Amino acid sequence: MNDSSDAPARSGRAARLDDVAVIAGVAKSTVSRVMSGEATLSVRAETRQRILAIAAELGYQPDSRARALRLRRTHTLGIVVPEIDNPAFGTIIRSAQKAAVARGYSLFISLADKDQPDGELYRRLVAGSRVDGVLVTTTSDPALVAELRRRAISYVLVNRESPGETASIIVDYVDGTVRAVAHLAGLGHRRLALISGPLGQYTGRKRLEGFRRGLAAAGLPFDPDLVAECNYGWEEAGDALAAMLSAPGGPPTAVCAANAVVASGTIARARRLGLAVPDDLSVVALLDGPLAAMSAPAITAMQYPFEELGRLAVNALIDNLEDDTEVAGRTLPPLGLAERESTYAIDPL
Amino acid sequence: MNDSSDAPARSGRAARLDDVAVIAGVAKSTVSRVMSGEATLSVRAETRQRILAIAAELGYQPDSRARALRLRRTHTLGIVVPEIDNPAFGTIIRSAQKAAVARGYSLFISLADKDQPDGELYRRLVAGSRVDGVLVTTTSDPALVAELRRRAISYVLVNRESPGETASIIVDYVDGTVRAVAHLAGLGHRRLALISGPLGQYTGRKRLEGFRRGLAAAGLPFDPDLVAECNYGWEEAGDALAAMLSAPGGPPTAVCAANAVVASGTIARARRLGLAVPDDLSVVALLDGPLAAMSAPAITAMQYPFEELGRLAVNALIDNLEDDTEVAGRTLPPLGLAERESTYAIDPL
DNA sequence: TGGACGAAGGAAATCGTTTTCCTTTCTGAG
DNA sequence: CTCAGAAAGGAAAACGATTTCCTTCGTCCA
Repeated sequence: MNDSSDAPARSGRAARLDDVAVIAGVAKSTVSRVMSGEATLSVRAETRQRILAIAAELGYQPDSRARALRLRRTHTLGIVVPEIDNPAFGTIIRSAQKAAVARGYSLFISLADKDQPDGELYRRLVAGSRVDGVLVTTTSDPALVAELRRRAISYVLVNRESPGETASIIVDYVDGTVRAVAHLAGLGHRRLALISGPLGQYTGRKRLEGFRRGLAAAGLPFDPDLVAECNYGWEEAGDALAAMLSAPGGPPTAVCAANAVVASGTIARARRLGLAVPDDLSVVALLDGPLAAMSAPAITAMQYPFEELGRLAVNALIDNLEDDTEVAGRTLPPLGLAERESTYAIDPL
Repeated sequence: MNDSSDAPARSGRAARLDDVAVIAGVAKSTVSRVMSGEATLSVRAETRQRILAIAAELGYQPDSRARALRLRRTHTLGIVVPEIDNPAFGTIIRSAQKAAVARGYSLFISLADKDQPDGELYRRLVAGSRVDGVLVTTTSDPALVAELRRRAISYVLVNRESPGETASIIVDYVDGTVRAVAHLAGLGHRRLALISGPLGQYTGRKRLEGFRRGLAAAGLPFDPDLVAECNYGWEEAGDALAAMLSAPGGPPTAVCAANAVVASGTIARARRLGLAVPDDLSVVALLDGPLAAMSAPAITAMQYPFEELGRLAVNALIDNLEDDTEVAGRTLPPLGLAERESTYAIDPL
């Protein structure tokens, strides 16, 4: 009659600790200890085997909800990313997830967009202790950081910086941009343009800084007319180029584009306007992506260690969670420039 | 001395139900009821206001772990996707997440890859009741489906079918392919090729079926030499094209490529081999993506309602969870062919 | 004056673990 | 033969919510 206790594996109900205990004829505390491989446990080998066998047979899996409640740990990390289509974020979340599961954690990915602003998503994530810690990739809003602090949620800023905040792991966009500019200058270009993302955002600011530093290093003047902002759109990038072609100081001979799609849009528009790439205009993407290699001409682009970034961030976060070690900031140097077909020496000797 | 009870909002500890109850001078059952807006509750308006005010002041958020344990519901749905870079999956998870949060759920996204095979990920997801239900997008492995059944986990197959399984919401790849073929045939093409993804996989099979049906509808013969398989690689697609150019029955004048990157690779190789696109070779992508519009020439491509797909799947899953309604299968027709620049009438009259 | 009923809220069980102490039972030394 | 101490395991209290019953008033009517 009481068929709920003798065949839980067959019924729909998942097996619980207690089911195993009853069948094995021991207390559930014993089962719990055996299952978790407690070191200081004294139990006869025979008993241990019996428990393990029964647990396996019933397909017992500890209930993560109960576990989370008791342990005050969900073993889940959260990350919120803007635009999943951006290959850099794809790489980051892939490596972050991998690093997390390697250490027994799960990664909860949330996508921000217009009607799901990032701040709200972070709040959803941490509200009710859904995650043990978060990777912050979308914002460096000091208010958010302060809130995480207050709620005692561990966090790491990934590719973002916040004033007075050291828990920041970033990729060196300024150095990468400096190097891209150096490449172009080395090819003999003297009038370089920058088509950047929004200059109000972190990455936009960093790229502008790198652009200016690169110019200075090459002894070239900075012309504000050759800096344009766009929102990473393909058409938009073309518009920006078109506008710069009639700059008072003359058109640029090379442009640094924020990323591969901006570079692609720039190239497409250049061609439509009768400019050959790379012969009349060189283009380098300040951030590589699959599109760069698939374009014609293939686009020279700067590469960054995003995979390492995700991995380091997760490991720093987990270290902080488990050993309470301070998460130390790091900045990773660019991987290098993938030279493809979109840049050309202006004055071949 | 007992400073843990008077200022939980200031201390690091998150406020609990009990904190609110003690301060408000009521039992926690009352607070719980007020917070959840229980309909059949009789409580004085003044008491209710007081409780609400205190909860707000303390920043009380019910602990989701305790809630999940008691309610036996996590209000979280799981989805595992292969290759995040595929824009179709990006659209699906974006709309799925949006639909989920609109109904008070969260979406747990997991990324499959070589060392994280999908089956294992699904198991991680459902093990320990981490999620209430799953969206299955990577596999139609009957064993997995059977396991979900056995564990009494709700699920919906998204863009996958499994024998004997009706809980499947899909996009009509065969009709879309038929229509792409009809477009090409209407342009006067007589020798059409198919560069598909792996034919052993669901989408590959569907596209081959559509290709054959489209050919038959146009009264054209099917030539096995003009069907190639690739693993969605750009270079690979070019290799497939190159091989088909020397087919015994003559080279194709048009090719249906699995998706935008395959189409792009096909076009790039065609050009390298001296063929103009679209003049000498027309190319249509059987699945649109951002790359299609950014290529030169822009690639004509078939579009599907992936956004709707994700939304419908999530809603069906939640309906099933909450009202125990059977999830009914659906197949969504393609949105249509975006005609761009890569297809050309072979015999302009 | 009694009692019936609704209003307002409280006590305690429960969800499935983990963990802190216990309680037995054995073994071996004196 | 006794007793200390180890070996083997058990009982019960958390963790923080929800929910099923209760209890206590106050009011109204007969």
